[in-house]
Amino acid sequence: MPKLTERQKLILALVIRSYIETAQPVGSAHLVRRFNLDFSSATVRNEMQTLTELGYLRQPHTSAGRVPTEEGYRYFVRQLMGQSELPVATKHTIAHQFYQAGHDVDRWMRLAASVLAHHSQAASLVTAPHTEQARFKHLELIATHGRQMLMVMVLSGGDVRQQMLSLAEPVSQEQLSAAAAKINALCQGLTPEGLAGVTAQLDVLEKDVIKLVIDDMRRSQDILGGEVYRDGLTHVLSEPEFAEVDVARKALRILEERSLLEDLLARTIMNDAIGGVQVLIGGEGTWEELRDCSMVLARYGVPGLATGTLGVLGPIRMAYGQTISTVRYVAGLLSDLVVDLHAE
Amino acid sequence: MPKLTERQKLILALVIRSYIETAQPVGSAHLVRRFNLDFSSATVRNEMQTLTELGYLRQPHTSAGRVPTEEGYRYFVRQLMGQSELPVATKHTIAHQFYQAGHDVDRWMRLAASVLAHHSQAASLVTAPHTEQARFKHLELIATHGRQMLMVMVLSGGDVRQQMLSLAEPVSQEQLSAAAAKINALCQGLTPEGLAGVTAQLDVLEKDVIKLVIDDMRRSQDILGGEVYRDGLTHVLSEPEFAEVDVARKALRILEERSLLEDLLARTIMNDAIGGVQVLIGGEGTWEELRDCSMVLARYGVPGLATGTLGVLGPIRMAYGQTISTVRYVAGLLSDLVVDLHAE
DNA sequence: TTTAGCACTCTCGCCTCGAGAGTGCTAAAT
DNA sequence: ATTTAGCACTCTCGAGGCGAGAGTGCTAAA
Repeated sequence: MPKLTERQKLILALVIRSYIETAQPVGSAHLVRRFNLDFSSATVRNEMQTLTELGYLRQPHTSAGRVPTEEGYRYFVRQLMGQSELPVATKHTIAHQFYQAGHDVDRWMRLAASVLAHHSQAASLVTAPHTEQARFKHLELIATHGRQMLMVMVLSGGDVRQQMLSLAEPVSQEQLSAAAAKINALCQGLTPEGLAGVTAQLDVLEKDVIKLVIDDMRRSQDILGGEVYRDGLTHVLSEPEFAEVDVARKALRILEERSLLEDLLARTIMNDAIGGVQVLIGGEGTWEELRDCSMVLARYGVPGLATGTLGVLGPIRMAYGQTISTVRYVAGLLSDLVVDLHAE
Repeated sequence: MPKLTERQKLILALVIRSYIETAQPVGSAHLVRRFNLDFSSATVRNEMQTLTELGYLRQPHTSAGRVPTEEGYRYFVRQLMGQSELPVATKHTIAHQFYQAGHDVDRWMRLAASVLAHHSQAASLVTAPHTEQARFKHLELIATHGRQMLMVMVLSGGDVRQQMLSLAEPVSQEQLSAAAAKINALCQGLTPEGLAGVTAQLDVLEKDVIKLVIDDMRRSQDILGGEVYRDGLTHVLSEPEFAEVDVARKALRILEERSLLEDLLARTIMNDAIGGVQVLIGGEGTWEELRDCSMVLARYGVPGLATGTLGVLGPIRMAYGQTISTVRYVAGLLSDLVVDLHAE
């Protein structure tokens, strides 16, 4: 990796900035005019030539301006961009919206998707926090009709799960309540593994229930078991790079197909630390699906307790600074939410 | 509304069938060849001319084939198409998938969206059943930490709602349980209005809780308060009529923006009977947003108990027969689910 | 090392033109 | 009175040609 001179860095950064704004290849003369550079277009041309040889720029055709390559964007994001922060006023506005939503996870998720989409002018996605180490907190059994009953279960973090089921024979509400009370007393704070250990002390009905509880807790630990929130899908269609419908379709498929998404998230962000923001530029060679787009991803939450993922999908020509800081900030807010929900 | 001769009906139907298949304007000669008609292309031309004058067909330009107008599609759907049914085998496959999902509403909704999208090759949307006359069933109060507590509430139909809240001062789990028990005993089966009447007999804590319960029940009655499930968004991008990105964007906006959707559903399907399928072709003059698309909508559920909406969004050139029967069948299945959930 | 000058290249929009498809009319046939 | 063959006419669509404009890369001077 050869070192760039300061002037080369400057020019690369300016080309990228200009291209992100206009989506047009940028020419040497245009650059000096636009940014009042104190060296001439000929100099810029020379520098551009070496930047092209280094693989950071390319020309769509012989006599057009230069366009950043993916490698160019990566260099920009890693070395040139610096850490930008959202303006304080913006942060306040966002935080205010969130805190108005109380402790309603669903509203937070929707809001997060909406804020991300709006501030990055791209498509966003947010996964609900999924409990990594679910702990049993409370169980309720409610008779509804004949042998039908409703099981409602509260896990650590306020995760509520419900299930309807038919029993072998009718059971009164009193019996159900007693069973629930016994289980509640016995199982406080246990993990699924722990729960499996207490079944010995229970009778048939209670054993059946516990089995369901364990199943359900296990299910709550699936990465994408919970809901996936999306927003701003129409934004990506506004970008000129998605004027080709097939390109747009490929991009939307990433967000729509759970299996793709799952694979993607599993292989990138899941083995990453909380707090970091990961930037995927143009598929990085491995992801055919997002050859023409970039993603900015982050995890939020508390490792070992509950975590989730959020991110943005847009064209490679993306305002990375703005997007990265938005993603980072929202991830922080969602982490706060997780902490609050698990406070104990 | 002038009466069409049988031959005119035949030709209109064939033009539409052909156009739905190929998306190409259909010419007179092409039509006789394709369907082995026993009259000549000149005759077809004459009939097409009168169909054009009647407003059922039009020509994109002087010397192209004919294309159905929206009026033409409407006539086709109302008069010519007949009631088509899904093949029994298909029905079985679909039903089987659903019954494997147990009583899990979330899974049913996802499945419904997926089935609709798949069988109509278009975008689908399904709203979760929303309780029309919510009745109180069960309440649970769980202390979590300090003055924080979690309220879990079960409504008729197995609708579970949860909320986290901070109390003015710490309250023990015993006190909370007692309060919940009292409310449960007192409020069984009441509507929000009924609940407002019993507050006199309660102390401060219980009154506060009841107030939240009423709020939450009211919220559960919002038309679009629940989740909206979508699928097959990429399908619409495959259709040639959405090759123009702006057209595609307008279509996707309908599905993405809650406010648009809410307005749309409120003004069309909500005052319609269960079991009927409503077909909106090309905006019908009122809906600018869906000038270029059609929707097939239906309500499902039990009026007075819980209902929801489901439907499909696709190009005007849509296989209405297939789509309508799919929508009707899935609506029936979802209605069965609602009945099951409310069985009592 | 930087810059002015200049020839060269390539795209893009615009035009033209011919092929092809499909129509509408007229006159003959049934 | 319908239906049909025949034919002139219209319009789109794609291919090819052409000129303007933008931007480059090189060379030679500063």
